Amino acid sequence: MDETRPRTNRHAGLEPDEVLDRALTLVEVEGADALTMRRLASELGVATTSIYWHVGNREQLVTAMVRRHGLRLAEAPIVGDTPRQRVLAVARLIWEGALADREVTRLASAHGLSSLHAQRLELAMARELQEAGVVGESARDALRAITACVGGFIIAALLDDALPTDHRRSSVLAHLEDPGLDPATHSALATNSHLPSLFDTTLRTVVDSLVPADLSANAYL
Amino acid sequence: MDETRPRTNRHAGLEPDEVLDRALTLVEVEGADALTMRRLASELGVATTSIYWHVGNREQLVTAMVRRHGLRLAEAPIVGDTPRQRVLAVARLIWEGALADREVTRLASAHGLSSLHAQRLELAMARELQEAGVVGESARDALRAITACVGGFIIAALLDDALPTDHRRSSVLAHLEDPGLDPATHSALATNSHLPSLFDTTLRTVVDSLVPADLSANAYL
DNA sequence: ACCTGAACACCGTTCAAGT
DNA sequence: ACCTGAACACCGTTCAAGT
Repeated sequence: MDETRPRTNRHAGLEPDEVLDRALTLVEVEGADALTMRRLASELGVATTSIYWHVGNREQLVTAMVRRHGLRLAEAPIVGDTPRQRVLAVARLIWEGALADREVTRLASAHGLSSLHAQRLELAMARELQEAGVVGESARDALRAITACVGGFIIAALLDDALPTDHRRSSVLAHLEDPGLDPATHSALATNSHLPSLFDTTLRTVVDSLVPADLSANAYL
Repeated sequence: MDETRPRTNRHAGLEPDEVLDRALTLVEVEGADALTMRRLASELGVATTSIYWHVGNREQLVTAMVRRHGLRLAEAPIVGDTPRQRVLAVARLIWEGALADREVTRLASAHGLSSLHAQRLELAMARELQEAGVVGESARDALRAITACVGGFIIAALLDDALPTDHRRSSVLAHLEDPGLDPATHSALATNSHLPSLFDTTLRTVVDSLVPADLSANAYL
């Protein structure tokens, strides 16, 4: 009986969390561009201007959405036997989490909030780096380098599925006239790399170059 | 006498290239957000709708701008003694070119045109990879991995100067409560990495893992 | 062929006004 | 304290009309 309260004048029951959740599902379902103050308001059955009272303007809304989504991402468990493996595992969590809800990631990226989006997972990575003996400025730089590469692969993946199949990113290059380019290379450029495995090998290389191999594993035996 | 033609009715002398150049300098000087059909038109001393006749709608305008700017970037010479060094040199050219005109890069990124922006330099990298003996799918994957990392560093650099000094990206992490985080790491997170040198070491690692060391240099002696 | 102004359908945001 | 409608200042885009 009370599952549908009138949602009219005088306390429509608009809690900020409800606004954020509806906004997030709206973005995930209909894309980042669908997020409009008017559209979100109609989704909530409320006047457009009510949103301003509860969550502020559009920038504040998006910031709160990204922070909230980032908290969910950090709930995943970090698996791995050595600190080095767990650093790589956190990198994979950022990558997989970003691609699982691409539209939210796209929204965060468009507003320069990618670092806020991955904030908690980056903190987790900092802890794993510490476990591996990487602290201070080395930890800061390692974190920065790893997350930069992860972010680059994420936007590469987002670009791939944004374009229609006939002129994907790869073929942008393939359509160029080639002065002496190997035909095998030229035809390969018309196809897409398998990004997940490319991500894995590349980030393992980067992580391995920044994080020392696990010594304590033997030290305790 | 004829240096300032009336620029009125009946052929105002609007050539597409002029439109693109004005649009590019507008973006570089006043930022990507300043690029508006109305604003650009007033900059050209022309009605807003004239732009549509010459360069099409906004998306076509931006695409042409990015392509044009990308051509300029590819004019820089590629220096280096070995193919491996030249691959890294091209990566540096993409990085430096993107940061030299950050607002254009931001515009390209916002419209998913980063790959178009770096198109010619990526083709140059493909040639250097071929010189190093990397062809076919290996070349495609190497190109993809390298440009992904380069792109990640670029957006990281763009984020850094977008934020005011008091809450830069780094301190986003530093402001978190730290459950057992090393104090040296915590305070280091409040400072910024030196991105150019971090870019250099990281990309050298990635390139070295994908491009075999130069053998022909000795082979010819 | 080229350029214009008016008009349309959107935005985000403010604010006085209601209860 | 919470919610509303009207209004403002912007957008991109279309199109009939001019020369």
